[in-house]
Amino acid sequence: MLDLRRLEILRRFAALGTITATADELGYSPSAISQQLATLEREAGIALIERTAQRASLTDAGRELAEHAAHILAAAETAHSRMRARAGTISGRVTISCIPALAPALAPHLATLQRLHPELSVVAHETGSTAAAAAVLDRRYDLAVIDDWSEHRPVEDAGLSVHRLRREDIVLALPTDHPLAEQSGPVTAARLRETVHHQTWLCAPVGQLSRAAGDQRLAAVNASPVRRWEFAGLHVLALLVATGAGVALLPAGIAHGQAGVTGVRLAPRMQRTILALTRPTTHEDPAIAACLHVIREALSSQQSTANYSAVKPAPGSAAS
Amino acid sequence: MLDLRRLEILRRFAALGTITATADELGYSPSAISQQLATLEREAGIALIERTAQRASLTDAGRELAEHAAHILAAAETAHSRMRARAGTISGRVTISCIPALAPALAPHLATLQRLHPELSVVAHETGSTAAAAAVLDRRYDLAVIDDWSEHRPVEDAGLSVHRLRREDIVLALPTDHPLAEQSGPVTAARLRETVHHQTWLCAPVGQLSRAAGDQRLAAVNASPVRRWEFAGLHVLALLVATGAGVALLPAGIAHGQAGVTGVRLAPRMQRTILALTRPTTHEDPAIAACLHVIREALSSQQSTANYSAVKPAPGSAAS
DNA sequence: CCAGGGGCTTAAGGAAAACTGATGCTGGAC
DNA sequence: GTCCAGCATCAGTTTTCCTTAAGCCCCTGG
Repeated sequence: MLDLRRLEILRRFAALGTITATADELGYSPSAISQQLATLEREAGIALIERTAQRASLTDAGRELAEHAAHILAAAETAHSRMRARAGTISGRVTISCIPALAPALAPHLATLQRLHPELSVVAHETGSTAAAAAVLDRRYDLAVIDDWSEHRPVEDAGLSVHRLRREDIVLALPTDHPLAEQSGPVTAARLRETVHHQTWLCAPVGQLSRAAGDQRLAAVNASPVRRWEFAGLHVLALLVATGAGVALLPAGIAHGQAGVTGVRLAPRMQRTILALTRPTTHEDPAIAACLHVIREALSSQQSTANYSAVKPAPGSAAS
Repeated sequence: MLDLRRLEILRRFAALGTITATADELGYSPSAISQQLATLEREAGIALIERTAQRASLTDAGRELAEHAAHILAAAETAHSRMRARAGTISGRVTISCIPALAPALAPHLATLQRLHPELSVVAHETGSTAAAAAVLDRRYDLAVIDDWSEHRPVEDAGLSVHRLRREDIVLALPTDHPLAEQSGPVTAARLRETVHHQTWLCAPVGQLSRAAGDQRLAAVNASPVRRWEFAGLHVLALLVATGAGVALLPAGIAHGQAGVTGVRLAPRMQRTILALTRPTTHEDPAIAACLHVIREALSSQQSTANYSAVKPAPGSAAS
């Protein structure tokens, strides 16, 4: 009979490609992984791994078994979740991935949850949105909070449950004392093009979703920045705007939370969506449901500032 | 993580109802089963078993987990079969259930198969048709050869693969020297009714499929036996017919194989179907496929005598 | 050409898990 | 009241699993 633990090991190995990496990720020695995979091959009765002294790689049979393993493990996870749902206890370990920009907002609420349920252990990492979906599917995280800057509705990731948490306006972030911030009305295409020609354009590095969305908007209005600075981290960009280094497209909540920055709504409107991803198999797990609930609460408590769209806020209104 | 072995134990326990019986069937001590179930409860985080000192019974959660276990184990079995199919080796243990009447015909062929493949171990038991389906579903057998006496097509058993092996005529078995055996033409309703009134009616005990089918036929022609003897085993019935103890409805092959017995076709025709049952999840297992193939061959090599429908065979023709 | 290192396996020993047999408990049957 | 079936628990042994250590292979860099 095939063993679930070994199938899990096979899956990780299939994803990572080397025994050493698998061992690291699962917290075992490479020797243990090697032995377990060898045992699995004996159980399966067929070679699963091509063993060149250099690198171990999956055979066709191994690849197929890894796919079967996904189904088997999913069925087992469903059963386990159902049992946990019946028990109703919020306990165990929940691994969460969060985009860096939201981690500070979430951390205290998750800490509170953990304090309420001593049996619960929440492990949160910061990961970018692009890698998070695969990581959840791969069971490396139970829950991922990501953002989606695309205009259209977020695509349902194959095999993942998508929970919409909130939708945030993207604003043009300007220094508060900047003359453009004084003008009334939203930032039209012409105004954005003009701004880009006179100001340093601050944006995230290539590969970030916010960068792609910003580039797309600039291309749409036929604007190309004369000077462009790249920085990682939306909060850092907001800080740079405040110091007068330039202007940037930022989520309203972030622009607004930074003293010295004024966010001006765009026309046409631009938004990002904050999503949570879970595996459908863990839906019923009360621990994960509790985490998701807390995250939803945490994000909606910021709702008042998030969808901020006043053209000229009073300077102190962010604190309200 | 839930353990497959423990889930299997849970399933067996769910089917059998007592820890002792489960232990017997799986070849462990009751203590081991008790401990494994306790461990499973710890893993599941919820009570699965109601423990009265008297008898252990499943809780609702236990029942549900047992159902999930069926799915998980089926997925695992599918994967295992696929691996075995890839390996292509005919090996391992295959458990077969067979109705008693066919066991002699099958045994030598299965023995030959086993001789050809020393790694293969075939374990065959004799079981009635009614219990076999459940036993296959329950993974107590991998393959079951059963007969179906109902007039209509055999119903697809939920979750089982049905393989039609052959269809046999049912004949009225008479002593060869009996005056009725001399008459030409099939046994019509009137003739059957008359026969039943003058002869001792030999049939299987209540509960057997052949008994139900025979009773149904008698009811259809409005006949009720004046004297009825019940014996288990179709071959025994044939032998009794030969000794002049009475008449019986028997498969043509069995009636025909018994010296001193003449089988006369019925009108309307009456038939039984020989079927094999497997789990769909083990379809691709070459060992099981090989067994099924051998069984099919074994039964079709008797085909010439099976569908025997001559009204008055020459006495020696059965030996040809 | 040889040293170094990454990746994997094998061997040996110790830790953890699992099974057995014995013992004790409970509640119904005789 | 005694017996018995069924189950849990405990102690001890066997099996499984993991780690450390050593070795092999092949590539790379000096």
